[in-house]
Amino acid sequence: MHDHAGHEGGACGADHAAATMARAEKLCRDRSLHFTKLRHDVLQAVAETGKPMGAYDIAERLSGPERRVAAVSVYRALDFLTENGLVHRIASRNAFVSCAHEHGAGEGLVFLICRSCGGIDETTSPEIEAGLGRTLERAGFRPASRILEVEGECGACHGRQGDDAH
Amino acid sequence: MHDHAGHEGGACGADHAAATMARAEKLCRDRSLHFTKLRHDVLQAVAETGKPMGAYDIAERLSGPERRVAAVSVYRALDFLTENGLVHRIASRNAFVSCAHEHGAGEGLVFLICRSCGGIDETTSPEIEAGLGRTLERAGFRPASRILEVEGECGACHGRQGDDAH
DNA sequence: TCTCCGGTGATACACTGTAACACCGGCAGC
DNA sequence: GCTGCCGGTGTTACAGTGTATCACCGGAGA
Repeated sequence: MHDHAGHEGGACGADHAAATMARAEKLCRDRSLHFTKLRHDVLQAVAETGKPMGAYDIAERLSGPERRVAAVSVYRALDFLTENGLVHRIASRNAFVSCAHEHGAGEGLVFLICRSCGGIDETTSPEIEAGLGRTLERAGFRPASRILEVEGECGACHGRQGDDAH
Repeated sequence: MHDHAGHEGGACGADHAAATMARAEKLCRDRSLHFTKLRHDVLQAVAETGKPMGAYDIAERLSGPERRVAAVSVYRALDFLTENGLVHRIASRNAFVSCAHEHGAGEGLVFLICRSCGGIDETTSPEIEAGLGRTLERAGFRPASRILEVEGECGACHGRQGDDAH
């Protein structure tokens, strides 16, 4: 269902970043979109980090002695990237994560946010989709978009430290 | 499944507010919590409005020539109210809505946010719960909390104005 | 009475996000 | 080539969101 690297915190980050950048370049070429330097850099920063980043985190990371990137520019780049499905916004964190795979427009995405490592995994579930569809129909509600974010502990983290966490 | 007043925008607001306040008073009595004037007023403001309110909206509404309520006080009251399930936070809006009914702790809540009237309905669905449970288990993820918010058009709105909305 | 403690008031500050305007560079069309 | 348009970026300003910190107050209990 989801074929990317899972919780990114670790060494898989480079692969994920490479895959993300490759997909972005292809996607922009196919749609004749401008994959400018700023948009490239913003996406790369998020992809390399692998964890949710705030716009100001990104701005700070891209800024240096010779270049200053203002948060407002980052927001514009993020708008572009989210519109094209290259990054996702995590509403519960006011943060953004990169995305290496394709999904059909509103096709039900589930974000799994790990409290321990701060990593985010992303998955889909036809079961949830179906259940949600029926629930909305019962309520007479016509959906346009949705967010589903789960916070907890990822498999790697509770496998690693077991029950001594508390 | 959900027995309260549905999308609140209209005349049902008063009922909803009354029910909410009654539940809050009982709950605080039962748990020996301090249902102070500020907490009462904040809850009442949210319940009467029936739409999602930002903390600053609430502060403004409670403030007048003789009383000034700072946003920071509102946040503290909101913390108290959310911890006790009297209001819910809508992550996608950075806003809060009141809640007139009981739910078991993390028992799957779904928020239906109407783009037209701005009202919020709240429902639950065992189907979604079950599907989500299986999905999380497959992913090896141990959930602690979750949010599920759907934005779209409520039954009343698309019933009323049909297709001439665009 | 004194102390402790939770709730509140108040100030300050950091973070998040948008509006408005100027500039710049590429790309028609002439 | 020149001109005008237009999208992307830089910059400033500002509104909204949320937290940290300290002071004060009033009730409960020693």
